[in-house]
Amino acid sequence: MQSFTEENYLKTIYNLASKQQGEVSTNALAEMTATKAASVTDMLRKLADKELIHYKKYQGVRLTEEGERLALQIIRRHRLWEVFLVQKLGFGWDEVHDMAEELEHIRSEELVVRLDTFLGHPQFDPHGDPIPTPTGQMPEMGYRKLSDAEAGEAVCLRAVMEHSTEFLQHLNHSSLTLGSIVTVSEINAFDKSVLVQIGNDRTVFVSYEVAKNLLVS
Amino acid sequence: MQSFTEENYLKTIYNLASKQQGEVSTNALAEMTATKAASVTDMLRKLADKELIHYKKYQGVRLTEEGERLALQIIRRHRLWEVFLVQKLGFGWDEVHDMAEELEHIRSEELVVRLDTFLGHPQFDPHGDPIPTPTGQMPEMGYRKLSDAEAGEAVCLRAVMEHSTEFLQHLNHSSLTLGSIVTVSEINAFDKSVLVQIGNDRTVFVSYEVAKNLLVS
DNA sequence: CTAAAAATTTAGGCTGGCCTAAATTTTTAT
DNA sequence: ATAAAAATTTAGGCCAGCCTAAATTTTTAG
Ligand SMILES: [Mn+2]
Ligand SMILES: [Mn+2]
Ligand SMILES: [Mn+2]
Ligand SMILES: [Mn+2]
Repeated sequence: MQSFTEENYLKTIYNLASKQQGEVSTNALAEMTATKAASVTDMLRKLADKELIHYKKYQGVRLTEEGERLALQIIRRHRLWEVFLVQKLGFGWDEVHDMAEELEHIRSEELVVRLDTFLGHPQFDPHGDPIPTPTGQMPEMGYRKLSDAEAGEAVCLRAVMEHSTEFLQHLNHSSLTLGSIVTVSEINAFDKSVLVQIGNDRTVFVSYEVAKNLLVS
Repeated sequence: MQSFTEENYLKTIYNLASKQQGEVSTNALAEMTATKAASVTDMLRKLADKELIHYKKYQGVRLTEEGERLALQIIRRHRLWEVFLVQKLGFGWDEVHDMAEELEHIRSEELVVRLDTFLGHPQFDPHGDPIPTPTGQMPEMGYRKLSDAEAGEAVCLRAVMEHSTEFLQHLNHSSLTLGSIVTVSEINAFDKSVLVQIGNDRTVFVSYEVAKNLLVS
């Protein structure tokens, strides 16, 4: 049985590892968990003792199979709860992260099974992230960044890579909604910002910073 | 902001206080929280420092207004989550206590408001316990125990005073369902057990131990 | 190849929540 | 009224998870 803290570390290691290759560093973990490197080292020793990570001093860290299984389980719960909060309780996608951060730790297998059924076995969370399967597979989506699209292309907005309230509210404001199809009408050669056409009349300005954090297919 | 542990103590103090009069004792708290008296004393000092309880050494403990407000807030959350688990996820009333014990600590006012709306502003939890109002009033029900009913009376089963899985499953087994109307057909003079008629044909034996824990009106 | 910089770990310490054993206060029984 | 019993508190200590400061290892730059 893991504590909240251990579960959060596993999830964070998973997320950092999936954004790079090779080992995850102590400092990166310290930044993500808003703690100090010394505290991370303490925790890494504990997780290594429990064989949830591979850890050699000074060499960074990698999840074991069991560690990855657990991490995916937490991520599954997190995303299912986010779907619940948005679809059933009517929260905005910019409001649900912190609640899901707590709900993901509720200890009951059966609860997750029933929640999943209640929600109709959703494939994606409100941010477009795929929900890991009950058996612990993370679906690979193969999306591209909007910033990599070319002028003239029509793409579908699929997911966000940044989950901050500010970013999500900015998207709300710009009518950039997941699932909608947009056409790249112009790419500014100087600042790489993008003009996209939504529907027939509406044209929206998307800065490079924003376009880099929007996944499309 | 209170920790899980502090919230659990407040709730426990409230529950014990409502089953008696006067101050709640250290030993009673130790038993309910499955800790030792010395640990309770530690926590009482902390809660007293936060002015959530009135506490004089050796004299037992009583909630302050603020402490009671908080306790009722936790109880409200607990009972709303139990309704969710039973009505929406289809859990049995004997399965939900431990999950609600964790869910009650999720920190979000808005979550409780929306959950309440989603559930249709329920008045009672699956065990027949009234749900405190958003403003912190605990509805007074004025039920009697089935063991206090007299032969010939027809009463409605309203709530249980005991929440153990064993007790609730025993009621399931005996077809003693909240909301149903039963007629007391016979009270055994020797062991105070009760025979009740459910509907037209079915007669059920109810031991005194069970009848004492069934509330009726 | 070496010295400085950066990253990481170790040492030692703190708080919350728990424990046992011992001391103290209150209650109960004679 | 007093002594024994029961209840409670105090003393001292443990573990999880965090911290700062100091030591160590690895990386980078000249
Ligand atoms: Mn979390
Ligand atoms: Mn999400
Ligand atoms: Mn609880
Ligand atoms: Mn209940």
